[in-house]
Amino acid sequence: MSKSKALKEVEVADSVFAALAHPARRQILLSVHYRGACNAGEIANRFECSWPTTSRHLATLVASGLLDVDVVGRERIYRANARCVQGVLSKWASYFD
Amino acid sequence: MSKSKALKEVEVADSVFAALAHPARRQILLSVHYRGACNAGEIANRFECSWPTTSRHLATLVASGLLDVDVVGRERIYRANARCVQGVLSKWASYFD
DNA sequence: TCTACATTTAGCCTGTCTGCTAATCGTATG
DNA sequence: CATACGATTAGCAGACAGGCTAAATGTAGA
Repeated sequence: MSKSKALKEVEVADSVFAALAHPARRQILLSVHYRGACNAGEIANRFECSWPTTSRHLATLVASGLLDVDVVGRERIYRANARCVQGVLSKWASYFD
Repeated sequence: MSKSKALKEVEVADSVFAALAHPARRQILLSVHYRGACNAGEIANRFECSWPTTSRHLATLVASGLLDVDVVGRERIYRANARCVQGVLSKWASYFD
């Protein structure tokens, strides 16, 4: 028995809003989006917190679907998933029309 | 010296996303929006958690600007601030166009 | 294979968040 | 004025999140 669509949406909203709750993660997400694609090092170097901390933020963003990762050799290329961000945020915005 | 507009926006986004991070608060916000206006009792009675806990969630939502409150006698009437929700969410959605 | 490099995982500590119950505050009303 | 009622505040315990350093993983290249 598969989950209902509505239930899945609730779960997605849950993890997306949780991921967006932290300012560093919002900043990372925006930054990756505007640069198009970044490896973890490029991201980590431009943030103040330590590399492992940034790495965990990245993992959170990936888990919520807001970032996609490609593993290329020993690098990981991150890309923003614009569809995911918009799917959740514009749906929620539309509730308040 | 007043804060720049951009700085204020960052702070608003900060508290709005923090407020939306909790499922109960999102549920309260939606519920208040669809009912139009509610006092705290109506809200608290329809949620599983205790009244004080709901009360704190309400305070968080008010502090972030997502809910407005009117004090009428010994009741507090809550209303969703649709403009605030949309202001933050649709701006963020638009970053990913 | 040995070394260097990109990145994550493990482990720990600290602080914040959330839930509860009990107590308090302020307003309405008999 | 006394009492009831709507709602918040205080205070506490447990869970969770986020920061760090140190260790581990896995790939590239000499």
